[in-house]
Amino acid sequence: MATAKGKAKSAAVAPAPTISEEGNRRGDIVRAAGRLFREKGYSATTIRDIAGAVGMRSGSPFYHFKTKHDMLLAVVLEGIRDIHAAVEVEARKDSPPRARFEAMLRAHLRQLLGEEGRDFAAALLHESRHLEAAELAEITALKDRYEAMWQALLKELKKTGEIADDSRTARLFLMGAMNWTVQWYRPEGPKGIDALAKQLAAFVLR
Amino acid sequence: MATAKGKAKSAAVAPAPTISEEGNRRGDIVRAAGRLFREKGYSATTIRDIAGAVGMRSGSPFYHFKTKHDMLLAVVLEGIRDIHAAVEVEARKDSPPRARFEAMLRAHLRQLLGEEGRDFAAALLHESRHLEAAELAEITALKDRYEAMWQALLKELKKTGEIADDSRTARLFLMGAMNWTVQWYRPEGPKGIDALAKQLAAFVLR
DNA sequence: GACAGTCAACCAAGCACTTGCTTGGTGATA
DNA sequence: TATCACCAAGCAAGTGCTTGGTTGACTGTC
Repeated sequence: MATAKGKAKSAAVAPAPTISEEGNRRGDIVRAAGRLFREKGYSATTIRDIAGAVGMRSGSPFYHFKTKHDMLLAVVLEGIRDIHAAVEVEARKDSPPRARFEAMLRAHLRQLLGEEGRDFAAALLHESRHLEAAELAEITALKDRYEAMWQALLKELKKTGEIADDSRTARLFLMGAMNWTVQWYRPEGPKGIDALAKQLAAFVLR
Repeated sequence: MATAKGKAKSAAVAPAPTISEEGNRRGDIVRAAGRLFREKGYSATTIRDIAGAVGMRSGSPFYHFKTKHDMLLAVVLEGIRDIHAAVEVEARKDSPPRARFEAMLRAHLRQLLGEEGRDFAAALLHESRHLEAAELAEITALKDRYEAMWQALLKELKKTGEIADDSRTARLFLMGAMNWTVQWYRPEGPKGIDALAKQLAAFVLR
């Protein structure tokens, strides 16, 4: 028989492997799924699309994943983990708040817009609603931990007087300005990601 | 025979009726489709869902629309037209720039988050990609006209010194902060829409 | 005011196709 | 010889959409 491998099940409780840790073909599937989910959306992407993108037949991905749904979960988890890791590196440095803020913006935007992470990030932002309640709760928890980092920094920026409002709502405005770039940013355009981060920092701070 | 009525075709060139102008059942379908598209997404919504929501059998909506695709177009067009109309009213007044800015924010957010327009707005923001190139070009043109109103106001605000950056990118940051509210705003929460508009104005202006 | 005719707005049934997923089997590798 | 990673084939359910027919409200005519 050939159902999904044992190690792949119960992703909601197990630590669940990051892409770099897991077998190559499984990682290929997650990457292809991520790209297709971003381009066409989860529901409009078929198993045959994903299988074709990695040179498999339509039944074969189910050796690695129990359901299409599990693929989405893997993609979304990869998305939140990558962003968190990238931004946390900058948040831990003890440079002055404003410099740290800019560095965090850079890291976040690179994940959103750069070739490496944008597929996972887009799925995280736009396709999470197709997850079920339990899974959604899991990634919501991760998201909360992530956004707490930003909240902490806003508090610091308020102390130094570089921002007027450090409320939850203000943080969500900031997240919106950042995450919305996915809708309009074009890498072939004139402005680079780092310049964008700088401009956003200037837009928000005073 | 019973294919889509003559008056319903070639929506890309004709003025296409607003919801309030058209027959009640057609309007019912557009409203139901809008709600379902927001809740489940375009691809995950079936004709049977839409038909069921208005008390029809699965084949009957095709008396009013040639394709499911055309329903999406109707929903998205309704979305951009409503927002444009609501905000334009405020933009035309000749109150001082800051007051006009706040009023426009209010109008935009009411469309996004209020019961009346949120279904259409959500479809506009999230499901437009499922349109074909020609239709997308049409709504992009409308969107450009809409955003030009904001750009003009930013220019005014720059002159009075109430904003530092009136570039296209700055406008897109603002749009992001606004449009992202769809992802997190809960009407049952403590904060009202008008208070939100006020806070956003304070966040962006100095 | 009775009555045939018209037409908008549906329904019942189903067709061709696509969907996620399953099953038994197979070649390569250890 | 056992396991991994896949394929070939297909199944049941669901998909958008079509077709011919029905119903009830309205119309003009005598």
